[in-house]
Amino acid sequence: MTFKDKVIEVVASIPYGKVTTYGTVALLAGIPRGSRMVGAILHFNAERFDLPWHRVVNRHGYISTNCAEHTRDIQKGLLEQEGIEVSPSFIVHLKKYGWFGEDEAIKNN
DNA sequence: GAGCTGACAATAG
DNA sequence: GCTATTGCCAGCT
Repeated sequence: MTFKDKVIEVVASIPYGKVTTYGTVALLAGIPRGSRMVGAILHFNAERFDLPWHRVVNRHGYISTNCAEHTRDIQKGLLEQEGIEVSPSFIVHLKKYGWFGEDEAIKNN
């Protein structure tokens, strides 16, 4: 079980209509400061494992994505389809939609 | 096989 | 409170 696999499980455990941060995913994956890799792992494994990468934003609730294949516009659209309100500035209200692993993600031991 | 890069976050000043 | 530096490790060259 590598950090990559944990990240995949955590991201896959994000409830519908909720969003989380890279720091939270990294923390649940066992690396409190491995937030950088979360994005990288998602970038390479999101489509491969069919992960809801769009539910992951930075700690400001802002869509950090700058990839040509995964633009903020795409993520914003996906979030809106989840029923999540996204500000015109691509900001998500973590106060309302923020998820910090209150459920299965803690089953990591 | 070794080094560099990378969807960020936390700590220190 | 804000700016600057360090840290994490998988994936790519």
